[in-house]
Amino acid sequence: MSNSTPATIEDVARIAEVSIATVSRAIHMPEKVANSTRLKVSQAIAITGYTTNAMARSLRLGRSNMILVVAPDIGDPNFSSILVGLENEARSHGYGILIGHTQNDAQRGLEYLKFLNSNQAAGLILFTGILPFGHQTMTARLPPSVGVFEPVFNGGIPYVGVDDIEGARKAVDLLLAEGHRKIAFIGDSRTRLAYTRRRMGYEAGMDAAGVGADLRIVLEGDGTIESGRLAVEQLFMRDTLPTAFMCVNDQTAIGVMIGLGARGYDIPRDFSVTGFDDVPQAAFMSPALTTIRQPRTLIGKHAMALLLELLSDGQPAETEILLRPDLVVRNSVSAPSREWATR
Amino acid sequence: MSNSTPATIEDVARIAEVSIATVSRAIHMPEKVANSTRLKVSQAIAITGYTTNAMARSLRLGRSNMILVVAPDIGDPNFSSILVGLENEARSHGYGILIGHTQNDAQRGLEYLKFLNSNQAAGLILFTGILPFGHQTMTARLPPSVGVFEPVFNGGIPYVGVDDIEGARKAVDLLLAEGHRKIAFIGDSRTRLAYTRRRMGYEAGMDAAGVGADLRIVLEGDGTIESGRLAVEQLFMRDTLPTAFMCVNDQTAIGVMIGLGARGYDIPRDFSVTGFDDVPQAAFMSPALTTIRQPRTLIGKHAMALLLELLSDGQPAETEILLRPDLVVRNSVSAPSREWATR
DNA sequence: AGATGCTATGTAAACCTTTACATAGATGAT
DNA sequence: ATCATCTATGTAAAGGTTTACATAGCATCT
Repeated sequence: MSNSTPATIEDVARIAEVSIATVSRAIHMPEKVANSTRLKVSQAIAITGYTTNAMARSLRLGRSNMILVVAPDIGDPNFSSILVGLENEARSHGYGILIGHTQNDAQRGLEYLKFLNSNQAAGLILFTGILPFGHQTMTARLPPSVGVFEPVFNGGIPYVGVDDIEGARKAVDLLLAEGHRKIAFIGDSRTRLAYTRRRMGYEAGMDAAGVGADLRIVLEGDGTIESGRLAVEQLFMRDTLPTAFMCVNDQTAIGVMIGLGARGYDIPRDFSVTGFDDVPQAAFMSPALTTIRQPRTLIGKHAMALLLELLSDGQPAETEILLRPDLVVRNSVSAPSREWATR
Repeated sequence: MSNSTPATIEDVARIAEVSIATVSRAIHMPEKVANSTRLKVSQAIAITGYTTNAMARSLRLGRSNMILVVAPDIGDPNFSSILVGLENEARSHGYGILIGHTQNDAQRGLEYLKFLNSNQAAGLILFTGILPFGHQTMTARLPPSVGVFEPVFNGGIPYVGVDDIEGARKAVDLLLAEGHRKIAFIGDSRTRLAYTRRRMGYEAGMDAAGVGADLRIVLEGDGTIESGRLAVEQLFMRDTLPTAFMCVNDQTAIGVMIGLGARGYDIPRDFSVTGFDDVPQAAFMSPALTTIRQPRTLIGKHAMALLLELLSDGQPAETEILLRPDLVVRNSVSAPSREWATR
């Protein structure tokens, strides 16, 4: 029963007194085998504790039941809940997920490419906005792939994310509704396309409210806590200060709050701050950060579902799935204080 | 070159004008093949872009180059940095990592067992303190395994973690040095063995300082933010309050800080609080949480290294590796205020 | 009764490797 | 010159599956 070596399809066939072909059919195409036979087979499977050897199956079929997930950084606070969604969906369809991170290192990217070439993964989920395979990308034979968060720059790959423009719009609109006009956008146009879209949302909101270019301040950061802190420093060197900071992501917002705190200002009394992403930390800042939530687990689920569909149909039903971002109001936003407002 | 179907060892053999056996040998036992032949083979490999088909290799060898990592919850803030360590170490030895989470669901545990039975993983990393395979655990054929954070309850499996007793000791000692005597320990003796050890560190520290049992308060929680909050409520129902809260982990500490904050108290003026783990959030609390750091990436690295050793040697060099936990002093601890101290 | 078609099952090849065993050639010892 | 060794390579089997093709039994139709 629980022998030292696992049961093979031959063991099952012997006990059920049929051929191995019939066993295989009983498992994968039950309608093709007689009821009585099917019964004998399932009994034999129960007796032996047989499980299909995945390696043999993959070898024969020419593809595995593993999905490779590549992210630039597994430690990213956005990563783990996405993973939950991906994993659940994959598992329930008989797939496993395999994770890798590139740390923006081309060498590692290449290793994953080799990995794919050796047939170890049937599909690919990409977190980065780019295919991380360097100059070999063009000639690479890639399995069906889908991107998460943003379109993949150099490959015609469907993706699942959030409507960044709409999300950013919700943040500006809140700020505008509170009475802010001079709103600084602390952005990052280099690392991720999604960030550029968020800026578009900011501009659109300002346009719609009739706020002129003279009241807009846009600073480029790189999406890190440190860059948020730095942005504050830069702003204090200029002669005009905003009454609110709209940040491209929560990390930046946290940096801004730290920078403002270090100068002795109170949020939201002196300045309002918004983020984007709703990382777990956001709720525990003091004050708790008002931000835009990305439904991460759901994104993961949809991304995997789309990939699985691709795997069976070959054709993507849709080329992008945009989920709705939600405004989550906490305590980092209030009306501008008189002092600043009259400046 | 970048054909539709990947090159096999036969393609390489044909181009190099040798047999497939020689190609295989040139790759895996280069010293067994003549220099001239080796050269021809590597040229042929370069031309074809050949990569060994991992499925075929695993099938022939009877084991894969994948390591299964099972955690109760991927979303755990402790998880991702461990993953980084695991992944880096595995990758550099030609292994990939496969992740799964059980969510404490026995059904899912069984799925992973089937997974292992189908030979898809050469080794197993366990985050839970238990083997998550229900009643089948006893009879299960398990591959070489190692635990992370704490010993695996029902299997003689080596593990890598932090010295929890020593870590907890550092926390109490800090509190004692600041002058606290009445220190409450908010613990959790149910979910993880590591937590029980932390309590042992607390008791040992109190013993060493000669603080009697009448000044010790121990409350049982379950390691969540909510349970920390609840502990505070309970304590306020009693007639005596501690001057400091030593919490079994950061989540609990965060809960305690929230509870105390809600009642209008200031930390660390009115109460001191310590955590354990140093989750990313801890640094951004207000006040920033004084806690005990687990070197997570390092733990991951060591755990994987140990597993890889097991995989090649068969015998574990050591049965447990305990890393040193570090005290990280931030702003949630100070001397007890006069008011409470004289109580 | 013979032809036809359908259903359920079996036989054997293929997927790509690794490696035990065989072989051939070269070297060295007697 | 014969034999033993050694080195470099080739041949073929094995690993566990899936599936095209073959076959056998049976029912249906003319």
